[in-house]
Amino acid sequence: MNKKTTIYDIAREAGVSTATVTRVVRKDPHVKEATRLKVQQVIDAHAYSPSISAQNLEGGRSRTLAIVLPVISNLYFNRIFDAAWWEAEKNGCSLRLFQTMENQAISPEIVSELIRCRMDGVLFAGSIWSEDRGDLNTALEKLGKYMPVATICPPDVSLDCICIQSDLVNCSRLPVRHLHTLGHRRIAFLGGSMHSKDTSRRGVGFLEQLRMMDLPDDPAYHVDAGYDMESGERAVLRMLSGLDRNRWPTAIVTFNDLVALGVMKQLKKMGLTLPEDMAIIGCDNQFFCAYTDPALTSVDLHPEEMAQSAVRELLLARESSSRSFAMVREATLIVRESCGVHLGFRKL
Amino acid sequence: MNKKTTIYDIAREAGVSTATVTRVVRKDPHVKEATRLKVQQVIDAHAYSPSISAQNLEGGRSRTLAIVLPVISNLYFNRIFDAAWWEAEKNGCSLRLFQTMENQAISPEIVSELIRCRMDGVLFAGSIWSEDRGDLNTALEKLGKYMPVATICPPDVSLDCICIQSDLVNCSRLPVRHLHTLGHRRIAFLGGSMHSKDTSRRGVGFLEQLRMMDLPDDPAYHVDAGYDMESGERAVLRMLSGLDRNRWPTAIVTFNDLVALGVMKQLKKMGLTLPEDMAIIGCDNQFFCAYTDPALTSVDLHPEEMAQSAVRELLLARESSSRSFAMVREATLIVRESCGVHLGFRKL
DNA sequence: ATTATTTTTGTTATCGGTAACATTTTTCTT
DNA sequence: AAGAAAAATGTTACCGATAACAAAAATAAT
Repeated sequence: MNKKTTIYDIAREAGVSTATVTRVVRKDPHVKEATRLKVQQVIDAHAYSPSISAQNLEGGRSRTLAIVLPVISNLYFNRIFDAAWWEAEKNGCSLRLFQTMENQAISPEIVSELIRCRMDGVLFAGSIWSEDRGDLNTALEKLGKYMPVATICPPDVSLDCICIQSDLVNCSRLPVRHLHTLGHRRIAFLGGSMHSKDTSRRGVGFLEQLRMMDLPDDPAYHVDAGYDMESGERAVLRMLSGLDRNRWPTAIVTFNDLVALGVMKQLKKMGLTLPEDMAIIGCDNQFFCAYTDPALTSVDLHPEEMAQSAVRELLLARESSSRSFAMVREATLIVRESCGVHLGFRKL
Repeated sequence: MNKKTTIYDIAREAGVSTATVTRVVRKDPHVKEATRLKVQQVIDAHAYSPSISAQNLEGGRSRTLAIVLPVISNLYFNRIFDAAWWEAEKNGCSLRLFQTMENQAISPEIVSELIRCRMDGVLFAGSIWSEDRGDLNTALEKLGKYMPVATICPPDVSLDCICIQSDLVNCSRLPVRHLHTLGHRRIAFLGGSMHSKDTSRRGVGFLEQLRMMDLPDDPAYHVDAGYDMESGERAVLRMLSGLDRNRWPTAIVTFNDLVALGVMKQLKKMGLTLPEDMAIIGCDNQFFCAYTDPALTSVDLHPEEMAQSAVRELLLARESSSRSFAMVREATLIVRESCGVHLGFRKL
């Protein structure tokens, strides 16, 4: 295993001082062309490039951003991470991942690791199902003393930080309005913990929207479902089997596209035809939405754009100390086939 | 923005030398209990923890592994990354991502960055559609001089490194055998570049398997498809529209599950009923396979396990300099509904 | 009580770069 | 050609932690 060549090796071999080597590396114009050439030659010969640790130590920064999220294997967070990564890359920064698992708060270990590493900033991408907002705020507050902090979160976090959120009002309103236009009146919502106080803003917004449109908000239409396909299957089964057929909803809005996947599977298993017997709207507009049968209408929250903005703002915040920034990204309804519009469906 | 407390601050405030602080932090037993307590108190008061850069500089290592892959948003690589991340984490290491895009070779920039960072090891997860094996090998060879290297790749790379690969023989054999057992004789393969020399080992293995079983390997059954859903749609349309109905294959094996998704959509659009009119087998056993309609039979290559082993071996290789390790992970066929077995289908 | 041991603590060079400042060399004026 | 100004290069302290070694303090042995 080779030992890495250092600036001293280069300086010695080129017969100059380390300062000159640094100048050449940094493309400092105050170097005679002859020296520059000689030094560059030695540099090339050894494929020398300065040690990151040494640079970081001396400079006091790491040119690295941290992103803290529950799990990268979750498609939503995967998209956020990916977008953040490229944006960081574009600005000469690297991005280091920290996963919290379901445990949404940022553990003290992560906090101290972030400080230890002299991160240039943290992007916290929490999820809508977060609970321990107290712990989270404490952690973010502490981090804020050392580096710029940005959050892509539901709108609970009232911290002095770069705060980016989805437009959950529209995220709830769009599907309900769409279904209402199509003549649906009995609309169910599956996912999240509907009746828990501080979770599932999306569900709450959904309920408000129902009331605003004078639609029935029968509690039987709001089932606590999880966030994945299996939960979707179970939830829809639980909901429908507790209801007389004539009281069944005619449309189901799900917490996300995965739940929708489960719901669709279960409905087909029960012998229903989609979208004839039930309209479905998911959320997140995942890549597979166009390939379900029927193709799934979904709400796009544009996580990529949010991540991009977050990273951009974090990098700006490094320079200027004024770092308050807030943004709400509008949601978009992507209409496909799962409500039957393409067939001209309209409930009476 | 707080300045980070250093070991000097702690030493001064506790009235000891920095060496003692280090001892306390490192839980060195050669410290009087009274001093230990006093120092610990100051440490806690300031939430002090040693700077990573300084530690890395002094120690000459980074406790960081690098993973180089095409794109993290690709589900296959996402799974590899995720598994590698947790395995690294479990061993007190962090994992830094490098994305190469379609450009499969490791750019010189990435190579030098890896050396600059004194990575403890690199895991290269290439894809089956890699081309520039020459460049790649050069890069890996160079890296090998500085750190342990592991690859999760098709079996081209003949380098002195930790070499982990999928069992592409079985990956091709399993679906063909399965279909053969079900009575299929005209089996098509969609995906990869079938007739290119150095790509798509999977397709090549597939062809060999067909011949071994005395099944027709009509060139019309092997269409160059891409690696995503759109390509799948187009490819199957191209293949079938060029063929008399009675020469249509009765089963299609695809390069991966995404292609399968596209194929299924296109077939339905053409009015076929699945799995009655066409059997389909995908590859990768992605999460959505159980939720397509019909549920997609697929081959699992167990990327997670490969990633885990790779990381484990990389970490071992840090210590012992003997670092040759090879492993081939068997593939597994996950039977679902897309070949109709659950309905007792059997071609005659 | 004195010396020998052991335990605890401090001193200092080092890791690899950077940049302020000092010094030397070159070029330009007059 | 002498002195001033500009350009090129070198010296050195510092970033924050670590560990080998030295030194001091505490304990044990005689």
